[in-house]
Amino acid sequence: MRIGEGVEWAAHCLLMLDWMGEDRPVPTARLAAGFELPPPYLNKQLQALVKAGLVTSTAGARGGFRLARPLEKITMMDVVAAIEGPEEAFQCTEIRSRGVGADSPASALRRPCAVSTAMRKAELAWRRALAEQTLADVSAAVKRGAPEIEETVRAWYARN
Amino acid sequence: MRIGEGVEWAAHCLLMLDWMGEDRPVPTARLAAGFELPPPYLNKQLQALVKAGLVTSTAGARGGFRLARPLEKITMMDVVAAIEGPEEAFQCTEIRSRGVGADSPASALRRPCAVSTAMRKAELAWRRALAEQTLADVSAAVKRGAPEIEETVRAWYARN
DNA sequence: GTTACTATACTCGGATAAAGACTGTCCGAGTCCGTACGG
DNA sequence: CCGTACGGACTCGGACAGTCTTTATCCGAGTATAGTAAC
Repeated sequence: MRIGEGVEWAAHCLLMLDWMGEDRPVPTARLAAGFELPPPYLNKQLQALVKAGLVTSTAGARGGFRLARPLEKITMMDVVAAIEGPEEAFQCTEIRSRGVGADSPASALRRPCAVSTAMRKAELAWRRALAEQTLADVSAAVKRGAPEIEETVRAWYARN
Repeated sequence: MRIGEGVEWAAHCLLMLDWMGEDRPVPTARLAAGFELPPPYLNKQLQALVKAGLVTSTAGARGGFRLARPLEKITMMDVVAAIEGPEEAFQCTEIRSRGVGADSPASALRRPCAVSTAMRKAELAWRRALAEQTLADVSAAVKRGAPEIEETVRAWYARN
């Protein structure tokens, strides 16, 4: 049970796109430089964000990526779902119906698996907690500790 | 982000151990037969439960596994932690400190990463939901839909 | 009849391969910009 | 001077390897048991 690092990359990149405040689309190489990440692989993650509709891509010269909507309308759940996929982390394989379970009445097997239900309940709490936090909240938390973050970002990108 | 099927196996096996109600330890092969699972691999998972202190193992003839404590005192969190390990699912790699972050004041980097904090908050909700559910609760939920489960299990194992 | 010993068979435990997923990389299709040319 | 067509370069998008975790399997060390023999 491990969450891929792509989630971390995506969240930071989305914040960065907002802080940069550029009118032009930002190409992969530029974003990757900001975190010293391998550009081709970051591009792969950004494609997932495009498919999920979190960013829009522009092809051709002066192309790149742009936020599809303001940070207030992007939740952490959106980011995780975009990178990790929409399927549940716990997947019930119905082992209860094999072996001993073959002797159980069909009515019992028709009810959902209690173990699966318990796991899903916890996963729902996780998803809810993620959905309650927008990237705007995260951005605000960063600015609370480092109010000059936007200025720092823009100054860095002006030089690089 | 996928939870290994070992968690499902472990939860069902712990319930089964309780329902069987045998005085003698139950060997791997017997448990595996009840779910039609590969015995050697199930044994591996059971070893993890031993290390976590959820079951006790007895070597030698007539050996096997036994519940270390009643279901009331085993939470779903215990099961997940025993199989998947105690480390957090989301691990912050601090990419914020690379590239642009190198220009940030040290005081800003001393504060915890806001993205990491958001992810941890959700994961905490997940762990809390798991810890609130004991295996006794799960067992009760099963018996609500199939009150005869213990009898069915014992009858099956008497024949096999 | 009781007790101690020995051999046996059974069990767990960790070390050993195979498969799948994640991480990382590359090159081609498509698009936009800048330029040159013609009107 | 303005509009248009063309060349070029840049960007995204998907197809292609490497590495690590997870899944699956096996065999050896250790132990309780059952039988045996001695007392």
